[in-house]
Order: sequence, then structure tokens, then C-alpha cells
Amino acid sequence: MTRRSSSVTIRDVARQAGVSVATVSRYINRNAPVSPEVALRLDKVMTGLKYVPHAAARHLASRKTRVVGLLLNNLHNDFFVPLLNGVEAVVREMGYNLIVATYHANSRAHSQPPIGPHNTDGMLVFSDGLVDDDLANLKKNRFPVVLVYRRSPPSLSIPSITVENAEIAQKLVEHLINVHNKRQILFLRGPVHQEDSIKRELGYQNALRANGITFDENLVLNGEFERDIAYQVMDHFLGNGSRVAFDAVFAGDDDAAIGVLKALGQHGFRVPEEVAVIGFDDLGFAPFLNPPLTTVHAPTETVGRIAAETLFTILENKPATETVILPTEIIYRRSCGCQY
Amino acid sequence: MTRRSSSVTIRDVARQAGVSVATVSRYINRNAPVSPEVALRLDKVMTGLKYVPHAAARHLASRKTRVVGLLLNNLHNDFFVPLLNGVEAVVREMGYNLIVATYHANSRAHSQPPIGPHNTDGMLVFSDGLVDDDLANLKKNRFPVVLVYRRSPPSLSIPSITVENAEIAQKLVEHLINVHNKRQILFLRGPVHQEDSIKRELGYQNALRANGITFDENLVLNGEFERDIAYQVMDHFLGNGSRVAFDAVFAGDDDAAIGVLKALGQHGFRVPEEVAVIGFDDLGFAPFLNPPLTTVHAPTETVGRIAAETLFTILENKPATETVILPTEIIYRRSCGCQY
DNA sequence: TGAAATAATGTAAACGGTTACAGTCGAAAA
DNA sequence: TTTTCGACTGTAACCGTTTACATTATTTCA
Repeated sequence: MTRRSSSVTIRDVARQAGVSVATVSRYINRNAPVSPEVALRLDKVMTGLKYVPHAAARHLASRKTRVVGLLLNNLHNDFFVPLLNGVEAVVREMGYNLIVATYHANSRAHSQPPIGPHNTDGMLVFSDGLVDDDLANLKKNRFPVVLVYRRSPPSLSIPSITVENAEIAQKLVEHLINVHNKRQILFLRGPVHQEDSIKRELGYQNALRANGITFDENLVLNGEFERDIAYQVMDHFLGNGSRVAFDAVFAGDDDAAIGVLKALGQHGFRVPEEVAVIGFDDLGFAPFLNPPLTTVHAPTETVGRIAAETLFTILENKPATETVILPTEIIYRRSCGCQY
Repeated sequence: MTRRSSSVTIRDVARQAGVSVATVSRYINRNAPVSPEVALRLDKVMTGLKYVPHAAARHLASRKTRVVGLLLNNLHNDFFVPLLNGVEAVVREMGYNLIVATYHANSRAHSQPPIGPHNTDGMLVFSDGLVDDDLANLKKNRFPVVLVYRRSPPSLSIPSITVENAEIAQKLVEHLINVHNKRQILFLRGPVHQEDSIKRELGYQNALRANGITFDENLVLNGEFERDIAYQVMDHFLGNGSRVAFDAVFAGDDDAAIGVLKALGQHGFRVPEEVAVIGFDDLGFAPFLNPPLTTVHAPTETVGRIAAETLFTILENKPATETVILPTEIIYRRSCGCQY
């Protein structure tokens, strides 16, 4: 079997520097002392040969990949830019690589998750990227996982970084009710199994209940936290001659809010005069929408950073805080009817 | 040396199925026939054992990683969501993994690029992620690369996917000049070595020249294609008592346009009555800004898709088209002064 | 001064797969 | 009937590192 690779290996370096491969390896990894002269020689030889260690060989021998994964359920939301930015920054600082993949939990009938113990040292799982069974399995194999925008199943106690959803959503919807006198509030939920969506819906329902408004399931639509889907679903809703009266819409998140604004505009509704609109996330563009969007500020990039940092503390076998829930804050702008 | 791993290996599968590891490997990779009975038995054993091939071992033995890289210069722009989405979709369809990394060409003094032949089968390089020397090196080693939003250095002829910048920018600036009678147009350029920025500036200057307006370097600011930086630079510009008169601003891209709108608003300028604003990219929020943003529509997700597809055609040793320049289109909205 | 600790290095066995090469065996071709 | 061929399988070398273990020279210390 003759498979000569063109690339330069640790053996080439060893030979040219007149030492053993073990010494080269030790110098590269700085995990055992090497005499100054040898170090110097190795530096020269390595740059001369443009030697770059072969990642797969390292991984195989050392049983660590220096790669972490980020599993998302989709990439259809501007929200992911700050999240990714936070994660990537930490990963880079640690000298690791980041694999980004999307995976639908419901597509798992036929496929393995693209990220796991076979190709990474640990992973960040966004929202409903994996189901409880998958998580239990990973936990059993002691594979480092940190959940992002999702709490751990109680029995597993996996570290989890998320933001406060339910209370703030309730407070914001109550603002609509009490300050702006809205009573028929449309809610666009996100993906059914996404915790953010569930909590926000809970907040929405609590707000109604606390103010003596009966919940009307006709006022709940599936916006999927996606601009285009939110637009379609609103367009369809409005196209039906708006049989159901409504005077406000909680879009689920800012991205969906854009779709809502589009549909509302096309059907001739004035915002906020005729219908108030609120979002969630406070993405960069929120203050500049027309009208400026009342929404909840969530520290998305920070969530990404903390999540990645938590993963690395686990990788270093240090104890990690189990649940971090970052505070959120309502930002009142014009789309709810406020003057600001 | 005794380093027993807890994970199940191909040898475990082979033993339990009563065949050799070669047969298991062949069945997994479907690269040689295996008798139906053996196939059946292997299926059972593999699912029973929950066997997942170890990526690094595969990579080492087969000399291919089934991973491709995407090298960005930063992650500070909503523009990257559609780009990433396009790339990731193709990569997933091909059964590959995607490493996303940011890398500043000027930080290279001390570090190797995080992506390269050592850990991927090929890579997508966004804009100025790598300098010509790096590209030449990769080319020499026959490492598959495709450039995104950047043309190939003439001598290297690396496949490249980008969009038309200069002509459309010129046309848009001329719209400002001829239709809206603007003459003192601020330009916020992006990162200095980013081709998009250079081409757009070229279009800007051509527009001035073609209309007898002398170029004033005081009207060019560094917005870096970043919302926050654009805001700061505009804020500073306006804070100087606006010594330099201006009646319009070409923000460089949509994200920067948001920063510009913010600064303009804070300093009491009305858009578009007092100053017109134009962007580039036509990100999802552009129609919903206040005022709706006149901009250039660029097919960003498509660029991502085609770039990834091109990379895979190279990986399959098929001939790839060398340069793809996708058409762009001006979308007239209110921020330039049009009524729409 | 002799023993023990330490520094610096080498040898070679793993890590978990892929694949070149060499069969075996039954069916088709001569 | 003999030869040829293709389907199927096994053996073992190899991919490029890391690291347990061994070795030698040099200090350190009682």
C-alpha cells in the first residue's frame, strides 16, 4: 500500500532537525521541556518546511478535536448574528474551531445529528435542536453540552443559558392592555417546541387572565419566528376579510414583527393607530422600523458568550453554573402606541 | 500503552457481526458490494451498538475530512445571515460539516488561519479574509478555494462568486444627483481592502465625475460596513458643527445605513427632506426602516449557495465556472426622496 | 559521596478507521 | 469440462500524531 501524501509531516521535521518525533510533538504541544538549542532548531525547520500539524491525526491520537459545535434549528433570523458573534468570539479566543449546523429535531428519523462526540469535544444546543432523548444519551456518554435558549430537562441538569421570557412578555402585553386599552391581541407563536415561544405564550395568556380577558385561540397564529412565514400567516389572516377582530399583535419576535408590519401595511392598517405591534429581542434595526418597534431587549450576544464560556469551563473539568437566566427589559417605542 | 476508549469501534461491530473490519467499512461507505445477509446483520449490530464512525480516524485514513470552511472577516452584520444560510444549506445537503471562523488578515502576523488544508477539504473565503499571498499558497498546494464577494487575483484564477457593485452604485448615486438634485454626497466606505467597498467607492466617484461634481475627500468617512461604527463616525462628523455641508449619504451598506439614520435622527436631520440616505444589500428590514431605505438588492443567499456549490464541483474534480457576478438592482424607496 | 530527583530525549505502541492485495467460490463462457 | 470472470470477503499496512515507558546525563541533597 503506497499512499504518499505531499504534505510535510512531523517525521520530516524530526528528521531535518535531527531529533525524534516525540521531541517535536512535545515542543509543539509545550507539554514537556525541550532544550533551548533543540527548540531553536525546531522553530527554524518548522517555518522552513511550513509544517502544519495534521488535525485529524492529532485528534485521533489525543482523543480531542479542539472543535466545538453549535446546533441551530435554522438560520432564518437576524437574531443569529449576535448569537453567533458571541459564540465565535469565545471559541476563537480559546483556539478552538466552531462547527455550525442546522438540524431539525423532527428530521431525526433518518439521520444522526451532524454534531456529536464523533467530531467535537462539546456542543451548544440552541432551543429545540435536540430532543430530550438525544440529550439524555449525550449526558450518559458524558459528552459536554450546554443548552442555549432552553432549560434543561429536570432529570438531566445540563447547564443552560437563556433569558427571562414569561414575566417580561406578560408585562409587555399588560402594557398593551392597560396603557393602550387593547383587548383583542393577536399572538404569533414560534416553533411549537421552542421554549422561548412557549414562555412568551404563557406570559401572553397570563396577561389576559390577569386582566379578565378570555383567551381566544383564533387569535393565536403560527409565525415560526420567521419574517416570511409571519408575513404569510398575517396576510392570510387579513385576507379572510378579517373575520376576527383584533387591535394589537404580539409578533413573537422582532423578525416576525417585520413580516407583520409588511402584511399590515399592505392591507391598509395603520400602526400603531389602528393596531399596535410589539416584538421581542430588540435587534439592531428595531429602533428604526416604521414605526419604531416596542420590544424586549435581550442580551443575545452575551448569551452566546456565556454559553461558550460555560462549555469551556466544562471542558476544563471545572464546575459550571447550572442555569443562567439573563434579565430582559422592555423598550417602549412607538409601535405600541407610546409617543417616545 | 493502554488507552481504552469507552466508545464502540468498527472492530466491535466486526466482531459482533462475525465479519472483518474491512467488510464493515465497505458497507458503511457503500464502496464495494456486501452480501444481503451480511448487510442485514450489520444494520442490526450497528444500531444495537449505536455505532458512530469516529470522524478523525476516517479523516486520517481516507485523507478527506468531509468538512468545508467559511472564513469571514467578522460577524457584525445582518448580511451574514442570508449568506450563511445559503452556504449551510448546500453543505448540509452534501452531507458535509461547516466550520465558520472569523479572521483578520492583518492579525496574521502571529497566527495561522484557523481553516486550511489541515482541517478541511476546501474553503470559502469571504472578501478580504485572506491576502493574495495566502491564496497563492493554497493554490500551489491545490487546496480547493472559492472566493466570495471578491474577485480572484488575476494570476491565480480562483473561482469567485460576487455581485455587481460599481455600475449599480454609480447608477444609484446618479439617481441622487439627477433626480433629487443632490450634490454634496457623503460616502461611508467599508473596510479598506474589501472589494465591495472599493467598487462602490469607484461607482460613487464615477457618478460624481460624470456629472461634473468635484470629488471632496472630506465627504468620505470610514463606516466599516458596521452599524455601530457608522453611527460613531457620523455622530462625530455631525458633532463638529457640520463644518462640511452635505445633502445626502451613501451609507456603504444597509447595516451602516441604520447607524447613519440613528446619528442623523439624533442630530435633528430629517430624512429624506434634508438629507437623502441610500444603502446597499437590501436586507430584510430595509423596506421597514423609517424612512424605507432606497438600496441595491443583492442576492446574498444565492451567492452563498452558488459559492458552496462551486466548491463542491471542485471537490468532485469537475470543471468549475471561474467567475460569477450576479446582477443587482436598485430598489427605490423613500429614503432617497422618492415618493413610492 | 552515594542516592534520589530532575531534565532531556528516544522507541514504539496505540488511536480507529480505509484500502491495496490476495484469495475463495459459483456462474458464465469457451 | 475447463477457463474466465465477477461477487464477496479477509489480512494487514498505513494515515500522522500522542504518549507510556525506558534511558541517560545532570543536579540536588542528606
